[in-house]
Amino acid sequence: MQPLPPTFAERDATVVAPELLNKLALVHGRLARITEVEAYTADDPASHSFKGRTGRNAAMFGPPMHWYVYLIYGMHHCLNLVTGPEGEGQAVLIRSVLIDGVDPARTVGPGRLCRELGVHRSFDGSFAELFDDGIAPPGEPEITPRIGITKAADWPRRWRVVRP
DNA sequence: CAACAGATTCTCT
DNA sequence: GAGAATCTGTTGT
Repeated sequence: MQPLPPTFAERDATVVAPELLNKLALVHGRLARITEVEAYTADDPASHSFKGRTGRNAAMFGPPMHWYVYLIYGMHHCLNLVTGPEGEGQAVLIRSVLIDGVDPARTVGPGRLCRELGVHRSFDGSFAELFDDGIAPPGEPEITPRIGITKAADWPRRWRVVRP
């Protein structure tokens, strides 16, 4: 178990996202293995940072290797890792994770995993504790278009671990 | 102050 | 696979 250095996140979201697969995030004392991610950059019409900095997305423009958490649909939280040079407004959305001893159905989907891990808005802007346990992903990462959004949905910026 | 957005989830078919 | 539900925080006037 080796902690990932902050430099890990100091690169473009499209580079960090696939590397994030099978890494471990420590959230509220629990380890979650990342199995699906999605990259968002400032030039992406679907990104919160597209229209510039606002009160809500401030963390996205903050230092990388920190969490950006927002509330969506008035009820679901989404967890993002801020990446890229500070101030650029890049992030990687964590879409699915696996936790030992927890039914995968509870941790597949951005809203679900936040509920399971107890991630809420107060987590916004905190340092992201990420680890690498050296275990390789079970298969080649699969690159697919994004889902659940209306703008630029066909951009191939979603990565997930293919089940063995 | 009011309109609005929304990167979801669930429940059907 | 498609459509409805659903509710705050955010944003701009």
